[in-house]
Parts: sequence; C-alpha cells; structure tokens
Amino acid sequence: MEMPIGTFEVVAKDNKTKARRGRLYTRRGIIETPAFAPDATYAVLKHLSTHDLEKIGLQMILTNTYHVNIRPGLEVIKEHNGIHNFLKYDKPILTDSGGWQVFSLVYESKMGKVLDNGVKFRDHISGDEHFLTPQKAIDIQLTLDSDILMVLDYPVSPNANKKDNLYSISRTTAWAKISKDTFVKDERSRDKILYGIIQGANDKDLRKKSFEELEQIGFGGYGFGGVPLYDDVVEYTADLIPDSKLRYMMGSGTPDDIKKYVAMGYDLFDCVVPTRNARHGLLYTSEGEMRITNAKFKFDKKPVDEKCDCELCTTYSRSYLHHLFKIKEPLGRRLATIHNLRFYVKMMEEMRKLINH
RNA sequence: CCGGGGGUCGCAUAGUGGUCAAUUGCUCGGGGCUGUAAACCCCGCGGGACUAAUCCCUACGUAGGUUCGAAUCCUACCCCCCGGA
Repeated sequence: MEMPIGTFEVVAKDNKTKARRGRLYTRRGIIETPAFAPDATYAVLKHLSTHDLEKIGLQMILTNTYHVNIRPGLEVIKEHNGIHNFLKYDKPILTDSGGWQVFSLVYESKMGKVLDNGVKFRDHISGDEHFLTPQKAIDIQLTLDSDILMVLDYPVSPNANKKDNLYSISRTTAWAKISKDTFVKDERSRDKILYGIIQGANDKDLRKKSFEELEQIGFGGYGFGGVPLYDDVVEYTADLIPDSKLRYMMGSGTPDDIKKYVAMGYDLFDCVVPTRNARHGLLYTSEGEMRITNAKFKFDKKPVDEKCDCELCTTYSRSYLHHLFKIKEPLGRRLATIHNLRFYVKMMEEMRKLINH
C-alpha cells in the first residue's frame, strides 16, 4: 500500500523497553527505524564513494546546509539539479539546518551574533559574512532537494542559565513557525519532510515548554536539540513526543549511546563518531573498541573483527591496518571507515530484529 | 699531510660558563574525539625514589684540566665533513 510521504508508522515494540521498530516513508524509499545516518557533512562521507555506501548497506545519510552552502555553494548544487545528483546518491538525504553551527560558531566561539530574525556570522573558511534566517535555511534545503529537512534552531549549552535557555526556546519556536510557513508555501516541499527540534537544555519543564510550542506548529517528528547530558532529561523528552511521531536523536552517539537511546524510544540517529573515529584509528568491534595504532597489533594477523563481513575484515589483518595507519596511508582510513559504518549498520539491523512484539 | 668546520637525550636540530636532564621537529608509547572549523587534538618520551610538587643518580665523542660551578673554556686523543696537495 502506498503511504503518503512523511508517514511514520510503528510496526513493532519491544516488550522490555520503550524501543520501537518503525517505517518512515520518503520519496526515495522507506527507512526502517531505528536507523542510523552517518554524517556526510560536506556532501561526502570522507574517503568513501557512493558505491561504498551501497555496499555497506546504509539506508540514508546526512548532509549539512551550512557547510554545503559555503563549499561548493548553492549555485553549484543548482547546476546539478540537487544534492543527490551532485554526489550521486539515490537514497534519502537528511539535511541539517545549520543550527548546530550557530551554536558552535556564535554561542561558543563568538564568531557571530544571534538576532531575533536570524544569525549573523563569519564562516570558518573565507571569513565572509553571512546572515542565515529560518526562511533561508529552508530555501537552501529545498534547493539542495533534500528529503528530510530540519528547521533552523538555536541550541544552547546543556548547562546554560535559564535566561539563555529561554531565549534559545523562544528563538527556536519562532524560527520553527517561520520555517514551517516557508516550507508549506513552497511548491518544492510537496515530496519532502520537515522536522522540528526541541530545546530546553537540561531543564525538564523547559523541554516540555519547547515541545508544546513546537507541537502547536505541528511537525511529524522532532529532534532532540542540544547535548544529551543527562539520561533522565533525554528520556523525558522522548516521552513528550507522541508515539506516532518520529524521534530523532541528533548528533549522538557511540554504539552504547545508541542502544541506550533506542531503549528510550528514539528512532533516528546521526553521529560523526563512527567516521571520525575510524579516521583516527578507533575501530568498533563485537569485542569492543580497538585502537589499531596500538603497538600490540603490529604482528597481529587476525582480522579486526572476526564476526564482521566488511571489506576490511574479510581481506586484511590487524597488522596490515596497523601498518597503514602508521604510515598515514589514506587506504587505512578508508577501510576503517567502511568497517565502522558496517558495524553500525549491522548493529541497527540487530536492534530492529530484536524489536518484534 | 696541510688548512677549515664539526661530534648534544633513537634520528635531525637549538643551546657557546650558572636560570640545562638540556630547545624544536620527527620517530616511538599512550589517550581523546558525539546535528564534523577534526587525515585532528592532548599527554609522555635518560634512570630511579609510589603519582605530584620535590629529590637523587648517570648524562652533551673519549680522557684529563681550568673554575665555587663546564654541553659551553683549555689540552691531548678518536671519529666525521669540506677545500688543497
């Protein structure tokens, strides 16, 4: 049966935790949740080709509005008729709005300023001044021709004081309203999905306030905004979101984090951890973390993970990968990235398999 | 053989009387990374006293010497490099 784009259906639940298995309908196919989307921030999953992504078995990837807008720039993407054709990927792409960059560039590094109607800042590459508004963030994402868009939000530090926290919520709500209006009015949004982002840092009451304001506007799914520092807040926030809507844990995390958040009822994840750590020589295995640069692997002829079916583990030894990292050969980073992503894909598959009630 | 320049903690470098167990880079060892300013960043790297402040020992080619004090100055020797026979 054809379901409308944006439909999220829960197809099974876990009988011990709040975990659920679901399906998100996008114009580029169904995403089976809980799902993990690795971060191809600059329209590339560093070191990998889209053929690699296919082989790894990923369902979707994330790309970032802020970064792609700076390099290569919107005009280039337009020339290619959208980001999918640019990077030659035909599965769903979720675009982050740039809200996180607002947070790190403005709130933390003071490289810009948040105004009521947008963010003024200088980018970290050219130093050019930009003014990002919620309208623009939506327009850019529509031009990228993304499948799942995120509203421009304004996160704050998990330990922000009440005043900053309230401002973060009021900006996020106001901008979410503008984002939704801009989105709905635009013809290009008809086959796309837009999600809101809940702020409130570590204050449960403010999490609730943020959610209720956003729910008033109405989104089919919500991201957890900010940094998930305390589990009770993260769980509380998941509980705020109705069962029928998708819960997106933004930017976290490690395999342990994901398992924990899936048990709380989160459905979608993205994180730089598997890819960045792979590039830095930290591999995830069925036996735990493995720092392949450690001297103890110099003569180790076993595969990185005997239970893994990726290109690295079915071909090369720990000793060889250790060598590749020691000589800083890019192939080592590529193989490690393939491995970690394959590890995540299988981890998500296994979790979905276990949720069957 | 003559003239000149050198020998410093694995390698390469800095240091030319006390502030030197000695600079910096690399190697090496370890750690970190959570909506990617990240092929990046941090720590350690003569030995020992439990970790730290601190203290002790052994150390700047070798052996002596000058000096309160030497990687630094002097002498001899050993090695290396450059130029000339």
